[in-house]
Amino acid sequence: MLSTTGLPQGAVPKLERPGPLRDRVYEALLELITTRALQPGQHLVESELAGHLGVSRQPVREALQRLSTEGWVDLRPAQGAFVHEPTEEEADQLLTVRTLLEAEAARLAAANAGSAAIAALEELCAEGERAVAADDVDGAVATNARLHAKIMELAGNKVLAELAAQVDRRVRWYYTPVARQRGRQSWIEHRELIAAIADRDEQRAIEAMRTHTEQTRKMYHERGNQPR
Amino acid sequence: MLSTTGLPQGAVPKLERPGPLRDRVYEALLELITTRALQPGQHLVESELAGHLGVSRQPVREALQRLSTEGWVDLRPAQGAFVHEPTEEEADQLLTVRTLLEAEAARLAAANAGSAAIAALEELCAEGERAVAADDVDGAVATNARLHAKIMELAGNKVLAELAAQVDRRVRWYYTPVARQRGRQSWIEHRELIAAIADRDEQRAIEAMRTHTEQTRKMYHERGNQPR
DNA sequence: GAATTGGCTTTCGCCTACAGTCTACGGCGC
DNA sequence: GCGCCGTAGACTGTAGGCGAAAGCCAATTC
Repeated sequence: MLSTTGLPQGAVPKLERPGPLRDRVYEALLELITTRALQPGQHLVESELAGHLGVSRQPVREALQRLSTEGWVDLRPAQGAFVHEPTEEEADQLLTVRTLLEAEAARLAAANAGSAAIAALEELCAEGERAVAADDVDGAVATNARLHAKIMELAGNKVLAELAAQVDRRVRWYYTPVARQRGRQSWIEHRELIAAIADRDEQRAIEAMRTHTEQTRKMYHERGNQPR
Repeated sequence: MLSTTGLPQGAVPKLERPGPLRDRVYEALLELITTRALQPGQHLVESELAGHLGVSRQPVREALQRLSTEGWVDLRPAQGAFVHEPTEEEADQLLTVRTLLEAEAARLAAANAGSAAIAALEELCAEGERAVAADDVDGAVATNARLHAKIMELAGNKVLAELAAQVDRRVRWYYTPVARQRGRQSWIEHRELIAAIADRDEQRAIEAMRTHTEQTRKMYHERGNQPR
């Protein structure tokens, strides 16, 4: 259906609206936490954050609530919000869950993927390999995220995707030091994973994704890196 | 370390404090939603709820936020909160995820369980069977929840437990009509599951839990019950 | 007669203000 | 000198209020 105005459908910039303030506060705080600007264990005072961001306490409170349910901060009653302190045990458990979710996604992707989708995956993989070759660490990490997201999209399970997205971000937070060093090997494993999906081999896809994430866990423990 | 007061550690009633109001509002709303007192798609007006519960709008807002992140209500910007409307597709995906999480829990439980824990499981199972025999549907459902919770506890993965708890509650909401009719068969499957855990047979535990949850899915589709 | 536009009502989003509670520090007694 | 109590400060929890956006209905115009 065409609009009667004759305006092209997609070209209108949709009048970018600032969106709810609480969401922007949420994103800002999440950024501050993931970048370690707010350190684990730190006490987050509502009025401070509010003043610093130039808003009232209310949006800050709502953002903190949401961060709390997603495990980024701990909300002690009548005492306030504290940036969550990851323990070694928790990091391990989180990685276990991630392995589980991603493996299932890989299986579903292998079951559903069309040829166009596989081509897209291979393109992403090539892009990542190029980034690694050029020593573009940030680019490689970003492409990695996009690849995993694409696989999750192919799985076609929104509930799974939502859970995995949450888990993934926290895993990235815990393991950033490791992830940055793991570039090259990681993309070799990606190749195998994509090959399995292309062959519609569900079991092999599961195995590939498992070894891929398990590899990360091993790396983490070998380096003896304290997550705190 | 003993307390210097000489009081036994757990016996002190901890001076029951009402706890944050938002949490109680959250629980109240969750109760209203799960019991269908608030129907799917219904528009939840903050001031109405606040008046009805005898509190201000703020705690209601915070409770709605939390309900939103957990998928119980949809929060449309500048328009308010609406009770989430489950679609058939979503119910199916949710059940897939639940199967995944519970199966992993069963595997971990089989790997970790001590003899005392197994005895506890069998006691719960017996309790459930008694409830079924007495046609105590509510008791059977409650015991069912406790059994699954116990297995999750034995798995010893808190992250997994948290995710599973969320998914579980929503599954129960979608499938309550089915669950109430599935009592007897369900507890037969539980027996097999516990036997597998008792034998420390991880693979068999996974399979038992899978067929258990998959059975629920089949039941659901056979009855052609629209989740809406 | 149908589409549009203007105003009106409802409800949300955010801010400000007050009361309750926890923590920390200083004075007092032992 | 050491430990306890009291008080003050700070922060959170809750309430109420104002501005603004979205939706609805009716009047108007083509």
